Amino acid sequence: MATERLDELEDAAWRGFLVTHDRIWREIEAGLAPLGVSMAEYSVMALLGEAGRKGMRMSELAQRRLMSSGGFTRLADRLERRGLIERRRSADDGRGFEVYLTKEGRALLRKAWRRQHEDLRRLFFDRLDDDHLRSLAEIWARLAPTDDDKASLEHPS
Amino acid sequence: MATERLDELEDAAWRGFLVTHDRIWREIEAGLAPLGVSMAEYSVMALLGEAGRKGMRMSELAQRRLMSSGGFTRLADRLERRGLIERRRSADDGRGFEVYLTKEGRALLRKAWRRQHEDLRRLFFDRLDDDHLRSLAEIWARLAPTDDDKASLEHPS
DNA sequence: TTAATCTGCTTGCGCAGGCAATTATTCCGC
DNA sequence: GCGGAATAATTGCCTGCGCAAGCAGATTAA
Repeated sequence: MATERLDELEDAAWRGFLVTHDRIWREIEAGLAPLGVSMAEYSVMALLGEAGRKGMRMSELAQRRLMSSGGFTRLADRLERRGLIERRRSADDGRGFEVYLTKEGRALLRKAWRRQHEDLRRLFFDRLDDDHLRSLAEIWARLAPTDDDKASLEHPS
Repeated sequence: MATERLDELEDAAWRGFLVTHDRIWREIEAGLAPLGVSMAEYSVMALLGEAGRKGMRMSELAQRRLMSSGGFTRLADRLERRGLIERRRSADDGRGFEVYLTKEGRALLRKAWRRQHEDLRRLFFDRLDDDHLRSLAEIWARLAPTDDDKASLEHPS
């Protein structure tokens, strides 16, 4: 039956997941704060950094960030107002935009990257060895949504 | 040097952590939504459920939830307006309140608990065996903040 | 006892992001 | 080609929460 109490091990695994995520997330955001970017903003810039010259579509960025398109529009507004990104009307689809990092954006991304990774080392990687990392990778893979899950989202029974 | 790129394993472990948390969190919130409670609200009610007759202080609930006191006041307002909790002026400290679940609150908590745990089984426990859970528990323990971390928060160098 | 300080909670304000409605463009069937 | 459905992005409105200021009530120092 699915409603029995969690046993001790389950509880430790689940609660730890929640509180550890919460804490590390906050610390990394706090580290980024002096640069004036949130995690959400940083990770958009990081995606754009990977995309390079090709840029990325607004809609794709929003999807990758798991944000609503409306919310993403405003996030992009903020970054654009600060001169960190640039929107260019897409040549082959007049409804859409391609988004690029500006020079300033790339410079800030590098700084934020450094800062983020110092914190990540300190909070995460320095405390785990490769076996732990392998366990985590395996666990995330197991927890990844299956096609069934996706199907049931689209056609709820 | 702390700024080198993440290797593949590190990347999988860290990125997986972020996306898995995000996804499972959203799914559980979606499961709770029909009952009209957010995760934050649910977990406050769960704390109150554990506290039982003794109730809990506003300030302690806020701390446990890692929320600002202002934010927590409003969360409590919402729950109180819906008749799920009750605030009683503390007898031995006239500034404070003790908070209790009402009958309705306990009833809703049971429903939410069931729902939450079904989802948790499906999304988390059914996909992991005890070895995985043990690995997770150990990893969370290693990542837990040390006294050093706390000290450096209070006396930043 | 009284003044100064501290603590627990609330309130005003601001921001980020979700949802639903809207606008502009593209795609599809004919 | 043309009209209707789909899609990209934006906007208005609302909610949840953090921060900082305010207000009791409690505690400490004189």
